[in-house]
Amino acid sequence: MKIYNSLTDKIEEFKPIKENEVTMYVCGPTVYNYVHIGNMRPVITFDMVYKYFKYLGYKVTYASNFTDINPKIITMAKEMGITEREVANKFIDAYLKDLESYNCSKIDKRPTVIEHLDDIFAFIEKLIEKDYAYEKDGDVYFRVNKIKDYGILSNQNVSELEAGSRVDIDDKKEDPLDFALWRKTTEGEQFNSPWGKGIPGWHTECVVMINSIFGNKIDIHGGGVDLKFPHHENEIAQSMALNNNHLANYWMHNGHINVNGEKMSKSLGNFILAKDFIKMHDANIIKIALFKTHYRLPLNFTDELFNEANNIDNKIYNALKSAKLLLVLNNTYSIEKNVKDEKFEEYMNDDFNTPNVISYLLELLKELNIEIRQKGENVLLLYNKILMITSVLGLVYNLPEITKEDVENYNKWQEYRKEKDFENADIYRNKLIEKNII
RNA sequence: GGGGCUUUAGCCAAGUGGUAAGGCAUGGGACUGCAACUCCCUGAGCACCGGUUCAAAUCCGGUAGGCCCCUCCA
Repeated sequence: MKIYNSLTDKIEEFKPIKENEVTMYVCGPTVYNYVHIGNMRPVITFDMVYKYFKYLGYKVTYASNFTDINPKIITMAKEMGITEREVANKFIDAYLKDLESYNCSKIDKRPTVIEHLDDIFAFIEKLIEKDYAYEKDGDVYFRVNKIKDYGILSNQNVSELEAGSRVDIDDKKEDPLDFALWRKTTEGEQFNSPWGKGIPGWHTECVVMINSIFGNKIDIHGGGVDLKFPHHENEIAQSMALNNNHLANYWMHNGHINVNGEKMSKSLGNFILAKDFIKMHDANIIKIALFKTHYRLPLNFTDELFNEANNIDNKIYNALKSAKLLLVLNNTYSIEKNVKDEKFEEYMNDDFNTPNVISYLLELLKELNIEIRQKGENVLLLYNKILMITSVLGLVYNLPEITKEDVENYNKWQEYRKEKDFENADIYRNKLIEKNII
């Protein structure tokens, strides 16, 4: 199993901290609004990663947070005239609903900031104790210049960062690169801390949750490329300060979704909400469209892309449907779990090369379709292989149940066809079409 | 100003040293009672320039274009 590690910019052999176990964490949404389809790329990508590790037999623990305390939530609460908690809960619910409709809802832990406040206090106090952080006027900042390899993830060098910085100089900070661990607030929701009332800084939330849930180091930390700097860099800095490690052994970053060659984002206003997009395209089709491109590369959304994905999805469905019918007719239908496929693993082990997996899937489909025509012996095996691969990719195919009556209808259709009594043949064919059997 | 990614047929997209997977689209066939489904055939020499090599899309140098990060952002 090889993974591209953003920390080292190299493809590396995956070695878990504990044998046969994988711990992974992916940055979740700030729940101040509905998520857009760009936010779904890491969700879909890491859902596939999660499922593949499980397929390989690992015991996987996957956590993804909700940033439910944040200035944006405070602003939104004001705008909507409700409390911050109401805003957060509303959009947590909406997000969970989105995950459900994209068939990505099953992970192990979804921590919130609010339930980790005490951990955050303890964490920040330790940083202050060790002189990695300082309190100033009710704010607490992290001393970036104490971290010798700061910039390791994003390949930024500290002097260039300062030179090119567009950040307003904040005279509370000792250094413009220092970032807030705790921020005093005067408006909206506030929490009592050892340094007075305020809210925690974004960069400290994730690292604290990881430490609380998993201990001081995990196998895989994921998120979108845009989080590399400063968010992930700052998580690493804090972990270096307290635990002298880079928080995760493997950092994985997915590329962006573009529209007309431009990044889809809330600030550009060219986004499509996840909940709206799912009304236009089935979850399978969206996933196939994403998996046709490697997860690290940017992906341009076009009608043609979805047209192709739609074709592939139909192809898979049709082949599985025909195969199932044939198997039931032959009384050889059975679902086999734990099917393995070498080719599939070869591609997936190459840093989750899903474009090749999709190509391979199409090859298998062709094989299956030919086998079906020839009523060959490999139908069952191919059927189960395809079912296995699609399920690791998170694709869901609800195939029709085939009853005894359906089998009888099928046989009658065939008999009438043989006798060239097409009127009666069509009656039975229509029955089968109605039930989506053929 | 700094950092990263990227450029392969009309389009999408694999391939990282040995002579270009796959898909969509196009066109032509086959199967079928008609249809659906399905199958077969059909195309590029890899942005450009130079170098290394017996051999480069693949390595090195340069030029040009695109995207992203350095500010909340998946």
